[in-house]
Amino acid sequence: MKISTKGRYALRLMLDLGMNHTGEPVSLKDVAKRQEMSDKYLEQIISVLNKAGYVRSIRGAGGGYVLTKAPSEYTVGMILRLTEGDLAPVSCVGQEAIACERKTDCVTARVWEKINDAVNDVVDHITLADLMEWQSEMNVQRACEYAQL
Amino acid sequence: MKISTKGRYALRLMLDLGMNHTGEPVSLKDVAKRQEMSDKYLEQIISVLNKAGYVRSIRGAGGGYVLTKAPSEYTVGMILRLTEGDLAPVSCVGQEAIACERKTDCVTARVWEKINDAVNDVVDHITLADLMEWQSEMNVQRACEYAQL
DNA sequence: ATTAATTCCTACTAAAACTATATGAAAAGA
DNA sequence: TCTTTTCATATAGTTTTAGTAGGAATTAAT
Repeated sequence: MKISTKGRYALRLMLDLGMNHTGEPVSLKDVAKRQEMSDKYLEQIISVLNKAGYVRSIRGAGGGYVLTKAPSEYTVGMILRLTEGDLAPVSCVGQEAIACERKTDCVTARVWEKINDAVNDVVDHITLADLMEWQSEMNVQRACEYAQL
Repeated sequence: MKISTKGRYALRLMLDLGMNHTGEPVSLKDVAKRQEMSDKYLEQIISVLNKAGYVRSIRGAGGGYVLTKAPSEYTVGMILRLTEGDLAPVSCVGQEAIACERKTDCVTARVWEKINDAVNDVVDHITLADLMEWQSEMNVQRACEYAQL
């Protein structure tokens, strides 16, 4: 019942792009350094986000990536579903559901449906803008703590 | 983000024990046949439930298993957490949380916390008695459909 | 007593998923 | 031309999943 590094890194990657947006493209190398993640692995992950149009890439020296939309237009659910696939707890429910012949008689399926709905409800109501705001608040708080030393 | 067969089978196993409760112990062979699951694999799964005191075993010919409590006293969460482990979407949140040095600054952790809460809220408010009731209703419905042929 | 049916216990294994590394081509700025 | 970056694909080590296998211990029935 775990979300893999792919989805977790994708979220932190998008958050990093949002927080470090200056007009200039942000290189994966910098993201990897800040976030302590493998840059080569990040390449694979952002490739998916790029193909989906969530980011725009600028090649060559001084290149990198930028978000294509306003942070408020990305939900956490969009990002996770793209990188993780369906967030359903079993393969017979959700958007990418695989048919199961037992399905019509299976009462445990109702449990999985409810879990699926609950998870999606959470991730579809948090946007990248929310994460950025939380991050900013936290940065301010950290700065205050530091100043009071 | 999937629940494994271990947790899914455990739930169907407990449901089967509940539905086929007659006073006589229910053998795993019968459960396996009804539920179309490997009986050898079921042995491993019920071993966990047995050690936790969720079922009582009767050894020898004519033996099997019986539930130790009323179905309403088992939540789906109890059964899943026992067999799956913590249902948290990442290892740094939940009851079995592993420490993460980044945790205090990590805003994505808030997302994982919310998912964790949402999932637990669902599974902790569904009991085995609920599943049994749903199953009974469904059985009646199936019988009606059959009779109308 | 013997046999058959059951739980109990441990070890093993094939396949899949996860978590990256590695290599190098293509593009673009300096 | 050289360096920095993205882009594409192949490879690989580790862990997890989903069982299988074999046999010991217990009990009921014959």
